This record gives sequence, structure tokens and C-alpha cells, in this order.
Amino acid sequence: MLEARLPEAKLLKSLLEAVRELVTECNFECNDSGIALQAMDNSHVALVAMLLRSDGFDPYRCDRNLPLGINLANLGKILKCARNNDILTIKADDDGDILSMVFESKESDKISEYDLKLMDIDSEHLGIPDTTYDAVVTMSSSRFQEICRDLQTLSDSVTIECTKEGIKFSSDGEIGKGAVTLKANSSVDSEDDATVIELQQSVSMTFSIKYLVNFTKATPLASRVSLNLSTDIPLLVDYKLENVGYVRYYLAPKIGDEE
Amino acid sequence: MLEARLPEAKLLKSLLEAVRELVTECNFECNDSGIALQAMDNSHVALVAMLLRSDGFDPYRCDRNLPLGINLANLGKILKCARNNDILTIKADDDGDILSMVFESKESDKISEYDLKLMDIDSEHLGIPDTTYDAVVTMSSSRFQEICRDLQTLSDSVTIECTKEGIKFSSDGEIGKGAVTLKANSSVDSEDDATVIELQQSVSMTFSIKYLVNFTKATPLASRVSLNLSTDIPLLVDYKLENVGYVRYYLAPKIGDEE
DNA sequence: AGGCTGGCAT
DNA sequence: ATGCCAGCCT
Repeated sequence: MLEARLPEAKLLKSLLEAVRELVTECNFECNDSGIALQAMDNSHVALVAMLLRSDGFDPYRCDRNLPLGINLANLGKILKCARNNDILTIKADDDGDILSMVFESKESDKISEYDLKLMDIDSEHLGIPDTTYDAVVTMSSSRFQEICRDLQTLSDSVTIECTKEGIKFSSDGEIGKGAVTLKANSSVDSEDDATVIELQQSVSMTFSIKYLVNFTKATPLASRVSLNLSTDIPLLVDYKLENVGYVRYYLAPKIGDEE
Repeated sequence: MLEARLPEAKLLKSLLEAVRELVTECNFECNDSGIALQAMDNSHVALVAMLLRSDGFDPYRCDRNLPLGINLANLGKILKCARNNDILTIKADDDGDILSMVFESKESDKISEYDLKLMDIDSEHLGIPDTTYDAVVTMSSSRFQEICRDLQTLSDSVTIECTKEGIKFSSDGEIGKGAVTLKANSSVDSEDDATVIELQQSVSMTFSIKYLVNFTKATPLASRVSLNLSTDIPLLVDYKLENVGYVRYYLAPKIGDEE
């Protein structure tokens, strides 16, 4: 049995937005420590892993492992009916086929109750190796979003080069080419705008830009993002939810010299 | 002869928006006491009745009964040319076939004059019996709009149940079900947000939700709406225009146990 | 007050 | 399916 209360529906609404375009249906794995999700994207190129720790809820209770098979589009329709600052409570029985959700308005005596039908989904639990990356860049998430959107107009690939001095995103396409460089600068005026680089070794890798743009749907969830790079290993784009979990995206590099 | 001046064109613009999708053409019945309209919607399922009293104008003059046959889409096109806070003056001759409209900008010396061709339309004056309803619920109009939109995602029907304790809107569909409950509460912080229930008898009725969503086009006209319910009688959704009239929608319940 | 997102209409 | 307008959120 799961029963969990979230003081602001916004968190779950945003989490859903951050994954729904990548994944159409998957299991939310609920247990004592929180709610987790892992899935390959529909075209099996990227991987999303999300965790929402029990601390994010108040209260949170889940006695045993409970996988909830959810169609994300349908969950999205229902969450659209919650206002951002509603109090959200979710419940599921151990052997039920329903996720029930209650939204309570703080201002008024309005209570909304929705039941979402659950589905049986084969859990493909994906072992993600714990890697030490050659380069870890922590930067402003909205900056990262801007850069991806900007370069997208030029090409469908970006090359990310990281050295001790900074990180450079570059694209080359029909209409011309573009590059955006951020210097490593731990101490900038606006705290959120610092670009911090921890480097074992310089790297240069190329990725499909449309996936990166897609990952930036998580931008509203965290002011900072970290890009974790190692040659020939999938890029990890990591959004930490202040104390309550994360959304992580993995994307294999483009290999060879495809145009 | 009709001659009437409205200090803010916005009122007429909004009224038109509130009916134009339901009705394509109908008579505006003008007389000494104001301007009224009654019509079945195009599919003859719902009925709209609108009244704009002479007090809403300044000045207002209409000597005798004058039915103005109007194509609402065309009137809409012309009203789009009026800014919300223009002064609007309408005129029609007793035996003319034209409605002339003048929009005067308050800020500038701009005067716009439009003539709309009138048409002959058979007046189907619909006797609407004056009913005493089992339940009359007065609530925030924008709240009502939200609820209809939210539930629309789940089904094309809503069931409205009203008891002394509150009013409950519920829908059941493919992806799950939903219910929104408002407790009766005469004294909430925000005046407009109170839900007031006058009950003779509890009722539970089911309606086509798309009509309700359509009715909520009147939301900008009034902060409050009243839902008037009696078993087996059409629902009356009533938006009162502060002292100057109303927009009322009638909708027959769905009968039997259609899915 | 401005930007962004969602809804409605064409 | 696209463009425009309104409401909500930051």
C-alpha cells in the first residue's frame, strides 16, 4: 500500500513534463525509500532515471515494493487538473489496479479526486553502471537550455568539448556554424550562473541535439544541471532536486564522423 | 426606431462571444425595456436566453417592438473592430434593413462606423416555464469553468450531484475517473469564491460536458454563476450581469443509463 | 509587470 | 494543423 502527500502538486507536474515526451508508459517503482522510474526512451536511444525520495513527501508510507504501471499521457491529463499549489495525495493498494489522486486547493473548499487505471508493464530494470567521468561540468540549467535551443537551429548534432578552461558547444550545418563557450568560473556574481568544471581528462564528444533539447524539459525542476562526460560512454545530464531526488538522462554519443 | 449607447463596447463584445458558437443567427428583440435574445442552439439540444436591459445603456430609446435579424458571425466580425473601451452606439430604423454601429475611442478622435445588414428570421419565441428548482447553487464562475474543462479530459458526460453539504461533479472514462467536490461555504476569504446552496431536495443528474464547457464562455461577464437543478428538468446555468441583464443557458439532462 | 503555457477559433 | 488571445505563474 502506498500513501503519499506532496505539499505542492507542482513538483509532480513538472517531473511528469520532464519525462512524458521520452517515455509513453512505464512502471513507477514505489518502496520504502521513495518512488523511482527508469526507462529507455521510445526509440531506445536515451535513458531516463528519476527518483523522488520519501523525504519529498509528508507524510510518506509504502510498506513493500509496489510497481505502478502508468501510461504517462493519461497521468498527464489528470495532473493537468491539479493547480500548481494544490496539495496532492496519491494512494494505491498492493493489489489494486488503480492509482488514486486527490488535489486539495489551499484557498477554497475544493477537493478533486481522480482515479487512474494502472497497467501491467514488464519491468526492464536497467543496470546503470556507476561511472567516474572524465569531466563533470556543473552549470546553470537555463543557460544549458538556451544553448541547446540556439544551436538546434543550425544542425541536429552538437559537439561538446571540455577542457580545464571551459566548455564549448558547437554545431555546424547548412546555413553556417555556431559555437558557445562558457569559461570555467567558480565565483560569478549570480551564484546560479557559475560554471564549475572538475576534469580528469579533456573530452570532445558529439550528440544528437534534439535529445538534449528534450532533456531540458527538466529545467524548471532545478537551477543547476551537471553534464558528465567520458569518451565513448553515454553522457549523463543530471538535474538534482534539492534534497528530494533527481532526474537523470543518459545519451550515447554519436560515433564515427557522421555528418 | 432604436438608438442606444453603451459606454463600453466590451459588454456587447463579451455577450456575443458567449452565444456565437451556439447560435448562428437569430432575432435581437428590441423594445422599450431593452434587448433580448432567445434561441435554441444549432443542434437543438441547448437553449440560450440573453437580456440586456435598457439601464445598461445611456441613453436608450426604442419606441416599439423591433426584431433585428442578425447573423452572429457577421456581427462578431464587426464587433472585433471595436476596442473594449470604445463607446458604442447602435441604431436601427423601424423599417430599415440595417443595424448601424458607431465606435468612438475615448482617448483619440477616432470614430468608426459600421453598418450590418439585417435579415428576416422567423421568431420562434420559446416559452420557458418559470420553474422552482430543487437545488440552486451559486458559485465562482471561473471555478465552474475550471471544473468543466478538467473533467472534459476524462469523458463527455458529467454527473452533478447536489446535497446540502456541497456539490459534486464527476466523470468516468477510459483512462480513469474524476470527481470535484465543492463544500457549501457561504463565508470564504475571497467573496467570489463562496459556494452557496439553496436546497429543496437533493439531485443527481448527468449532462453532456461539451455544452457546459461552451456555456462557460460567459465567464468573463460575471464572477458568479448559478446552477439551477431539478430532476428531469433542464439545467439552468445563469450568469447575471450586475443590474443590466443576464445570460442563461438551458440544457436537458442525459436520460437513461447511457455509458 | 512580463513571459510562458494552454485553450479556442479559423 | 497553425495562429491568436487569455489566464496563470514567476
